[in-house]
Amino acid sequence: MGETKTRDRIVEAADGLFYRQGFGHTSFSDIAEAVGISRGNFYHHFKTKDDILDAVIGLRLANTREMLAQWEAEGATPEERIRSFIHMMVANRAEIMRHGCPVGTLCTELAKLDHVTHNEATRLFVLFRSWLAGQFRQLGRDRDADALAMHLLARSQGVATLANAFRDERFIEREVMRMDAWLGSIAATAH
Amino acid sequence: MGETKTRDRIVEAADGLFYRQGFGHTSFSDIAEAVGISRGNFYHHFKTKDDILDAVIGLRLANTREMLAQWEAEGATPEERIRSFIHMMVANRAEIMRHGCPVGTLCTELAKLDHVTHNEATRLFVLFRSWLAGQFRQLGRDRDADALAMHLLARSQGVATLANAFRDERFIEREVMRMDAWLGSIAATAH
DNA sequence: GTCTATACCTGGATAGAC
DNA sequence: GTCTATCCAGGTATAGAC
Repeated sequence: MGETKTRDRIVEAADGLFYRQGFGHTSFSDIAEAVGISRGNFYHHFKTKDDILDAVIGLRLANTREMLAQWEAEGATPEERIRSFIHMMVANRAEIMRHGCPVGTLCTELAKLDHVTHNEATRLFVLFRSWLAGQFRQLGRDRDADALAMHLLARSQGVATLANAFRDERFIEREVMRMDAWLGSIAATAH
Repeated sequence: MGETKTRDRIVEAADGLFYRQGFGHTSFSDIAEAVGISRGNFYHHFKTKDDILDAVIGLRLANTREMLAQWEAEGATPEERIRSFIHMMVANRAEIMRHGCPVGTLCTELAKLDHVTHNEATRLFVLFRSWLAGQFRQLGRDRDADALAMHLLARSQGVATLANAFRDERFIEREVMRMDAWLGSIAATAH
């Protein structure tokens, strides 16, 4: 197997571990064990732990772009496309209850570490923010498209945080219904 | 100075450091340095790091109860009292932008560590949840008081998470206005 | 109650053989 | 490209003097 192959396996393993355990609490040993390689081999692919974090964020950015493109392709209307975002929380509810939102928890952790990569992680939020704002703009909300995007993003983050704390599935369902209703009212007043 | 005095100073210093740096990223050296004592002295007061975490959560629980009691005493109506909760985010916006919500970020971190104390930390949320539910009940929303409490709690958590990620003060203000309006509509339909 | 000294371990990182 | 062996820093925790 070529170099890229092992490198990718490291990044994917690190991605999952960073999500489930957090960045700071995941050691090289953890990743090495998950991939099935020795710790020493590691440094052939990455010079530092931060380099792995960079690669993980890069992977998540790419995956997110892909997901947004798919929503874009599948949804016939902006309302429908925004609904894809909202319903992602139902589809991922098991993981969210156990580990929170992958984007939110990473940003929160890196902010506390005063980590240089914090800005990189925030770009994940920016991706959703820009995409959502674009959809709201298509709904005719040019003036407050970005504010609406941030509002919906915040709602979803809050749901993830509390669902994680309380391990409450019905809470997620209730809040998603509330967001659906809210989106409906926004779309109804669209010009 | 007696034993209790130094102990209290340790807990208060740890409280601040856990908030600003996170629990996992705060070492005994950090706390010892902040308090101005030696690392060794530490173990006279606490056997393990987890014991300190317990004490910190205990302190936060006590402080939160006090704050809720004050809101209870100051607000003439349930609507006014709930508004105290909402406006807390404006009052603490500088800290929230830098370090997030002390309750939410701690719960998120402990959930990832699979920490036994996670349930203790969630009791902080329970405090707000129960109190808010009581206020909504007084507004005549007996049937969905708890759901409304969780909804508002989630909104505030989401705002804290995004404000922390984007360091955006105006976003906080906008969302607080939105919550104010939402509360107004709830109170207006009260029997 | 507080200190210094120290044991012990884990984690990140390097060197060099294969 | 992968391994083993190893270094070093920092973190938790203990022992024992004052």
